[in-house]
Amino acid sequence: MYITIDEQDRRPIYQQVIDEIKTLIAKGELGEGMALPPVRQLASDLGVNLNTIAAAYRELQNEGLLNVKHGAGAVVSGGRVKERSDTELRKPLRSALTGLVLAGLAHREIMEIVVDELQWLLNKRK
Amino acid sequence: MYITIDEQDRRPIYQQVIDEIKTLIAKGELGEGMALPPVRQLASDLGVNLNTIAAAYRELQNEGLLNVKHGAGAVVSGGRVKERSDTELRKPLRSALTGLVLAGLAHREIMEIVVDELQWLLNKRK
Amino acid sequence: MYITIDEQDRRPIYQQVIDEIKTLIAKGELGEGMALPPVRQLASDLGVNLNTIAAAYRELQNEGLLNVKHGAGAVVSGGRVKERSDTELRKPLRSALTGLVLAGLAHREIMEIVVDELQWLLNKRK
Amino acid sequence: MYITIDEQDRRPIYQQVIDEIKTLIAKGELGEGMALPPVRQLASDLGVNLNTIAAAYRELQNEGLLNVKHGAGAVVSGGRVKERSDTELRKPLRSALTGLVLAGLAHREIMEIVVDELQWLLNKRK
DNA sequence: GTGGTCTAGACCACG
DNA sequence: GTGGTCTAGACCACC
Repeated sequence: MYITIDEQDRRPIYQQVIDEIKTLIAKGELGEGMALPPVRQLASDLGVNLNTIAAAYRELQNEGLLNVKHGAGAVVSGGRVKERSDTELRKPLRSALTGLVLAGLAHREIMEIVVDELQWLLNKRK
Repeated sequence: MYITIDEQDRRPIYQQVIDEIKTLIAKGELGEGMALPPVRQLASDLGVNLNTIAAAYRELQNEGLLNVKHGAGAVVSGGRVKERSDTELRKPLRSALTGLVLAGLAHREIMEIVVDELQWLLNKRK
Repeated sequence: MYITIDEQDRRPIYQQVIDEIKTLIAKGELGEGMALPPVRQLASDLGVNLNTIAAAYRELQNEGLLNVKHGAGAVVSGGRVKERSDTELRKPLRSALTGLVLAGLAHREIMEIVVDELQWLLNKRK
Repeated sequence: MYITIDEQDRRPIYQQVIDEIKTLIAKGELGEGMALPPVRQLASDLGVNLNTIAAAYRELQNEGLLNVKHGAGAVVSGGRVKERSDTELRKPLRSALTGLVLAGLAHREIMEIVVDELQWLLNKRK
């Protein structure tokens, strides 16, 4: 499992870890039932505090993506993901698109980027 | 100018205000040279502290979207927006798309939502 | 007398006006006894509030650079300039030089800029 | 780390702190990777409010000089500093030199002061 | 009347 | 223990 942390990124580290793992799951690189690295190992690999990784795993469990068992490590859950409202799903998308518009990109360019990212996310799935 | 704050949203209030104003600018509802409401007025409208709004305006000024003059209010800037790297622009988009994928939406459904949001952002723009 | 205001400049307008007039005096383009434009005229030329220019003239008078008389306009003073401590004079210089160092300029490049600016200020003097 | 605040200085406190820290970085006394004092400690040392120092750190982070991590303190960044235009760099220098000229200093005296300050800034740098 | 700065103090998020 | 956010309220600087 390959995860990186960006020092320049303004988001907290644990959030970066969450997003990276989510992306891996979405891509299918982390499939149902697969085990994640132990908290201590991932923490030392990334050079961050142990609690930081633990917090990330905890949040992912809350969202229904992971199954964390005492002493048994964390595995990717196959169950239902926590439901999100339409608004909750659209808000970050709208923010991202707003950023692209304000950067001066044309409609066509934006669509190309979206298609590109979506391909990248989905082409290995299933 | 119509802005709302979502108590449930985990992002800080000033960040929500920033994003809402950015969207208004992207949509063209806030055009170049238009004045924003005074800090104190927007603060009281939203029921938050004046400093919270001031922080939002300051950040928008830093990004080059607003021109805030000391005793003369804030107006939408026509100048250049702070450059962002390709990565900085794509990261939030990837996050948003990941959320949609994990929610179980199919490729076509996701594209429909994206097109929908993009239309909404761009259809009032000259 | 040619003065410009920079909308992007973070400094308040009246401060920009003060600095521009000071530079004109330092260069000798505004010599002792010469009259400055009336407050109203300069204000309308620059498209700013009348009080803004009045505040600038007032400050310049406080520093001993101008002689403002009711109804008689403002003329460049020949008297002694308000004394400034060594620290007061060096502090802005140190700040400016710090900016150049942090921008990554080498010692030689910085000296070239200083000499350049100083030439520009002094070559018309006396 | 030694910082002082000048009550007489008309600049806001947080700006003074910013400039002092910038000078320390330029001098190399605060080298890449070194930790700054916690917000609360520096605030109490200087006898000012915690928010005032936080504002200074935030601005230094925006300029790319600091790397402030939420629960992990602030360290001097090794990354790229925010680019400034030639004009932005020269304007404060011109202001400072104008002040020296108006104080009645001769060309040679001014150059001596500049060389003196520049030496002081650079002699500890690698 | 506008925004800017600062304080005191509280509570939260992060590592 | 670290920084982040927010509030209430005061006073100042600017236009």
